[in-house]
Amino acid sequence: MDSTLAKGLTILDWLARQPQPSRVVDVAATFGLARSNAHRTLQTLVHCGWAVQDAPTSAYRASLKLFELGALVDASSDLKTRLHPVLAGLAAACGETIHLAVLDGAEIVYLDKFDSPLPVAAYSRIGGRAPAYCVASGKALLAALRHDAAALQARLGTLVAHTPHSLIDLSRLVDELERTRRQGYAENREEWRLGVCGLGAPVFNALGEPVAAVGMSVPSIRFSKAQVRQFAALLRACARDASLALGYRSADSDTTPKIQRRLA
Amino acid sequence: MDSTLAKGLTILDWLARQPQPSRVVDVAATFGLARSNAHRTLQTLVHCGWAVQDAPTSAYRASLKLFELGALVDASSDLKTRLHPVLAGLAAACGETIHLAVLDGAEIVYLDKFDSPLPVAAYSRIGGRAPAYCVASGKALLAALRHDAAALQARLGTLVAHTPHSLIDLSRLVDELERTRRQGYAENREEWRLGVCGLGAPVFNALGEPVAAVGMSVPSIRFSKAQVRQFAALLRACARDASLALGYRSADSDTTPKIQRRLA
DNA sequence: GTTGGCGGTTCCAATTGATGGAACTACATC
DNA sequence: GATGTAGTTCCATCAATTGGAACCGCCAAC
Repeated sequence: MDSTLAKGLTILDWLARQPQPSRVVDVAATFGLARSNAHRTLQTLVHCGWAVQDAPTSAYRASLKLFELGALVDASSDLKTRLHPVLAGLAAACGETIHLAVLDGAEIVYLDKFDSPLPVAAYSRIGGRAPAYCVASGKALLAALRHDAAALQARLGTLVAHTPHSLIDLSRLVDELERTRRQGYAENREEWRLGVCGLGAPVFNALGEPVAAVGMSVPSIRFSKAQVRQFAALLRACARDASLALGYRSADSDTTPKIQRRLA
Repeated sequence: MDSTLAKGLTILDWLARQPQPSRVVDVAATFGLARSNAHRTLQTLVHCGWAVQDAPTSAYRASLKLFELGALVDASSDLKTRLHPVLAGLAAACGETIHLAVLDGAEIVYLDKFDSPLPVAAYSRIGGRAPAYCVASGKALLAALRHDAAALQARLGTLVAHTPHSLIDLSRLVDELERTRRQGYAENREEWRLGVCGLGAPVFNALGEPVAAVGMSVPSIRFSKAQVRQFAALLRACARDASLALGYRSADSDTTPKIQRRLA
């Protein structure tokens, strides 16, 4: 491990998350570094274009380079632009908050979002993250991956409860994912944020790989049995359209990917 | 300068720009490093979550962390979402390619974009960059900053010609920016890409600071005097609406910011 | 006007930690 | 099975990071 590099990356990460420009002493205090060390690290970040320094206050903040590279890395930016109109349709049809998410390790990352005109307790952000096993889009993706218990354990590590409703027992999660596969969509009943429920369905590419999920965030007060049934139908239709937009071809309306059905 | 950090950041930057996952030898060859060095650096990036390694091929690529932080850093993400509908109106009205740009040092960064249904030689990308003095949105922002010649020189450094039409003489650029201020919008006549012209107008926040620019890219064949007049009117109206959306209040339709007019 | 404190920056000697060559392993090709 | 390519591990060398100390500029209090 290049510890100097690790230190610099950690500081850059922290810097990017600060709402205000940060000063040398802030960095030194936060990471227990000598002022000279913090100073040199920040100067290196500036010199390489990853941070900028306010001339008058000499405070530092992350530069737009992160934004630039982020847009590039977003190999899924293609995904995003292609699926944007499809999601817009769902957002208009159901009036709830809709988002597009991909899996990154044990977490999902929100790529795109349509805010509901109705007030939602939920609050997600493009680029934001959530534990995959606690949200519907994450569970939809995990289910589509068809991991066995060991692989699931390896991917997720220890399951921690974020609300009293979080699933923290691996075998119960495995059962839940099995049910998710059967019904074609995942549910989240206040497992991540109290008062916020959700539905999620996987989107497959032309190779039949699950590459993203469409998610819907719904306040628990609007999450009745009848509503869920109606929303789930809309959501599955949207996910199917999204898969079609990516070149996925299916003979029927089943959301199980072609190659996996072939193998089954 | 922490050279280890600089090396790691350079590799990360390069990695993010590779369309394909990269291997240890690629990195070693590109940067003239020992394989063991490249390997350790990549491992550090992975360990800190900035890169991911494909298990089967053991190739590396940048992770979504860049996307996540990029979305955060995008202090202008707020800008983007608030101005998106305003720009959409302009895009619909004129049918040309529209974008939203901010200044980052000597360059502009594209935050948002609406592609024209008509074919354009121009090709820009969200997150992409261009020299500020070569494009209309950049010149609109530079003009709004009201730099004197020395400050302009300091910001831009040496002016290089990207086409035969690029402005590479500082005093001519100063004159051009003065004219831009007077007419309320900037023009680009194939100064960045041959065959591509453009118009740009600044957007001001509630404090009267120029925070972004609305740009329009137009193939030179559609850039007649009459068209420019018409487009410029639409563009200025859009920029004015955008400034209003950010809380900027002006008594008239002048695009000069309030506090600057007070000082004048 | 002077003093004291804070914080950014510079400098440098001590030593930690990066470096790259060599060896080992894995895998594919001939 | 031999050969070549590439990923990974190991380790002695020494270049580079480290942090204390000093310097400087700024601001507030006295």
